[in-house]
Amino acid sequence: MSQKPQTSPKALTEVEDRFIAQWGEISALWGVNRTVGRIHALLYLSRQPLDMETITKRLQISHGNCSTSIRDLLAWNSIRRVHVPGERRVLYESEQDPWTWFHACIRERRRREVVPVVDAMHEITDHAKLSADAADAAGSPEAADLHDAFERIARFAKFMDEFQDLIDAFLAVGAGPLGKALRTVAKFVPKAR
Amino acid sequence: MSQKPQTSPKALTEVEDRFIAQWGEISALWGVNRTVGRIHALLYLSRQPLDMETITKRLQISHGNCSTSIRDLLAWNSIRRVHVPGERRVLYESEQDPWTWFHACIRERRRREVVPVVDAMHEITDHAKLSADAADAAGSPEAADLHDAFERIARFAKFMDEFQDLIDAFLAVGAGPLGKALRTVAKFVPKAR
DNA sequence: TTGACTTGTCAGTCTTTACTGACAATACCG
DNA sequence: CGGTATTGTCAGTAAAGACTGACAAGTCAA
Repeated sequence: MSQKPQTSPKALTEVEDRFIAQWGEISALWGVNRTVGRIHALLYLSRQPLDMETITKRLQISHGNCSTSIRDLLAWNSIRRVHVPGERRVLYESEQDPWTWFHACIRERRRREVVPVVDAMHEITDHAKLSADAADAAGSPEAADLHDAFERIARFAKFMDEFQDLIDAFLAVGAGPLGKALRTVAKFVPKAR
Repeated sequence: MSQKPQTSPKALTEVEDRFIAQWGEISALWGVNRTVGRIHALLYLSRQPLDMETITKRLQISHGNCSTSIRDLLAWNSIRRVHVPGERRVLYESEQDPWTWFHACIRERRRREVVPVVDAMHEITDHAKLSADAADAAGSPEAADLHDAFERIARFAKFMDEFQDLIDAFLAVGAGPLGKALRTVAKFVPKAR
């Protein structure tokens, strides 16, 4: 009387697919590879950690692609390795709280992208200042233009500094209770426009 | 006694180039075309509005590319058209306050990317709920899994709602005095880690 | 209007990025 | 250890995205 089990429950797969596809699009939009986002979505939805073979079959991707994408997700602290004793395969699971995940992403972006840019802007500002002063000393006709360029560059460097402060403040409140309280406050800020 | 004017002042060009290149990289990092960023940087640095020919020559790009990129910048409200009476050419100028520019960018991203995603997430959540309830009614074995998937999807949809609230709060304080005050506060928030 | 100049469009091409699959390296079992 | 299951790497290829340049469309002075 035993029946062949359904290989893929239709309704569940359909629901999951929609979410996975949507998350893939969001990721692509924000400069993250689409496949990376899809794997993350799959792991977020999964009740238990998954191994690579399951992921490649479910998302129809090569294992090479999967391996690389998982390395990315690990580097972004979006997923964790799970070792099961007596099991050769490595399993992966996702953080289950979206805000915790989001904070990890922001922290990583800060480290990789914001800090280097802030540093570069300071260097460029210093260089602009030196050039402008040198032109002054030499009585060069482009001295005025150089000072003007310095002003604008310095203004942008200041903006980047303040931007970093804003991110730092966001990371400081964290995904915990304080952060939660502030997000609740945000909901009641009167909207512009 | 008149001397041939220097076609390109060395020091000024060098200073500008560094800034333009850096801004191009930042843009690329955040999902904006590199050329679009470079044009924006050039206009930000310029003391007066520039026409397309000046831009194409300065940045060594085709006018087709320039035309398309300028359309993008206009759509992002990052630059403005300037019409000079008795002049056929159209000139372009950039907003000069970085925070005002940044707010405009965020407002545009919200409209284009955040709102559609929030809407999609609500749809997907509703669909997951319907599927789960239908499975219940039919006594389907996948009912439990469907309810679990619904939970996780709903959790992410809530996160997106709160994320949008956060952006709205940011836009509400604006680039004006209130925003400036809050950014000053941000500087003194004790850092995490 | 015409004609000269400027800007917009888009097919074709070039460049960059993503993906596959064969092979290498690693981990784990007995 | 040796054998095998699994994961990592990377050269080659496929797909996506950016850029050019020829042509079309628009604009303005006369």
